[in-house]
Amino acid sequence: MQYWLMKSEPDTFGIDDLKSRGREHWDGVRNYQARNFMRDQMRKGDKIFFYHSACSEPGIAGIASVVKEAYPDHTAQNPESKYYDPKASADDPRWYMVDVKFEKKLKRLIPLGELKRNPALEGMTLLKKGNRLSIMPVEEAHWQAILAMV
DNA sequence: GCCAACGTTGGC
DNA sequence: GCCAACGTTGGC
Repeated sequence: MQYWLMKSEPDTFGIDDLKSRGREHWDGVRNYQARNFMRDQMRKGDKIFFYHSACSEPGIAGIASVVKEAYPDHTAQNPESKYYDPKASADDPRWYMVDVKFEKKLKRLIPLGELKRNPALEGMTLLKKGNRLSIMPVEEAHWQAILAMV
C-alpha cells in the first residue's frame, strides 16, 4: 500500500464536500506528472492526505482512500467543461482520474506552517520550494509523523 | 492582489 | 532541440 497527498481548493471542493458526498471522482488533473502518478501507481486501498490549497488556511484537512483505479477523465472530452482539452479523444483520453472515498477529517487541520517546522518532515515533496504538484507520493515515515501532529 | 516558481506552447 | 513567452499554481 502506498500513501499519497492530493491538493484541492476548499472553495471549490474541500474535505467537508468529500465528507458529504462520501465518494467522488478526482477529475480535472491536467499535469502529466500528477496524471502519471494516478494512472501508473495509484492502487485501490491506497491512503490519501486531503490537502487544502490556495486558501486562507493551507494544510492537511483529512484522509481519503482510493476506491477505483485510473480511468479516462471524461471532462477532458466535454467542450462544456472547464477542464475541456481539445487534444483528448475517446481513442486517446490523455487525462485520467481515480475515485476516492472519504475516510475521516482530522481533529484539527494541520497548517502548512507547522509541517514546515517539523524536522521529521524534512525532504517531503510538499515542502520543497516551488512545488506545485497537485498529487504526490508520501513516505510512510512522513505519513506517520504527520498523524502524530494531530 | 502580488509575485516566484514552474510547466507548456510554439516559433525558429 | 532551444528558449522566450505565456499561463497557472499557490503562499503570503
